Amino acid sequence: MSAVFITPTDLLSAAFAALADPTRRAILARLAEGETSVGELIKPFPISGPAISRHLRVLESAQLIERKVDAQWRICKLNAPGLRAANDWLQHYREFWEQSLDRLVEVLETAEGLAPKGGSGSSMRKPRRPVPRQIRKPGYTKRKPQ
Amino acid sequence: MSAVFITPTDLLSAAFAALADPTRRAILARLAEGETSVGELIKPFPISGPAISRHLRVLESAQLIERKVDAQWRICKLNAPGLRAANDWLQHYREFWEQSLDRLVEVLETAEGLAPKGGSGSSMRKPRRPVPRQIRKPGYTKRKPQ
DNA sequence: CTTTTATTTAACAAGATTGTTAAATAAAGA
DNA sequence: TCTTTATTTAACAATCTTGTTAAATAAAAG
Repeated sequence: MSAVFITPTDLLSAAFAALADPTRRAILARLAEGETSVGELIKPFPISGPAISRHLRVLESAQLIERKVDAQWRICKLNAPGLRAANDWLQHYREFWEQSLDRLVEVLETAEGLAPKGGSGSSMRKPRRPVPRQIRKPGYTKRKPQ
Repeated sequence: MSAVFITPTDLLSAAFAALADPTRRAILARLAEGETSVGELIKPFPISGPAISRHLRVLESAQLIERKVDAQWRICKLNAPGLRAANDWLQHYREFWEQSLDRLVEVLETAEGLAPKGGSGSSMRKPRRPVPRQIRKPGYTKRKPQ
């Protein structure tokens, strides 16, 4: 069986997705203080063991943490690649939020492509089959006039 | 009715979640070249208008873009706060992925808390009610020996 | 006023995410 | 060997995400 390789773009998606959860961010903050066991990591949280176990798996797939075995303990520690991928992507925009748009266009020309219609799109979600529609009952208004 | 304020932590979660989608990252890359209409933004993508419309709403809630009205066009432009929030959070870990753990612990003491069991937990997902379980049919093995 | 152009909302549906409890696995200890 | 400790996997279920099509809204153009 061949190893599963995550493309840079997918790593990026996985990293950002992993970072989108406050519990996982808190786990990373804890791990930044030093490696520790799952049992130690779970202590601050009001969730079950299996829930933490899955959070750790998400962090591991995003290459944000690594795990090693020590007797019956699984020791978790930070692993840079995921964090680094996320940060590197954001760095392209740094000049923007720092109010200077000077070199940004130039920088972007070397950044992630625009995922064109015919592109390889390896990281794009695959299309979905169409479904038949029901008519909507008329007489609703949500959109407010300009 | 009071305005809806997004807490810093929720903005962070929203920003990372928004960035986790490659289509949305591509939209941001396009917008970094300059503000433009929805119709222009959709061109590179093989998805429907409503789909883009929702991506834009996600980006807007995460404060990654702003929208203004120009006749029948909605013009989108980058908006720093979301990107900045995401980047600022990651910066706390910068020293880690740069191989030096020196000041990291110190930095973390002022960073996002560990979401303790009794904490306010405003950004934590609310607990779920327990459900009755079915017995599992015995005789499976997935976990490999150490 | 009717038609065209631009974009959003409504109504689904498929799939992903995340949490729970019960049970299984693995190693250590009595 | 039997029991305890640590952690994961299996089996659900609720909710979130994202995409589709049909229809509605808004402004401009004929």
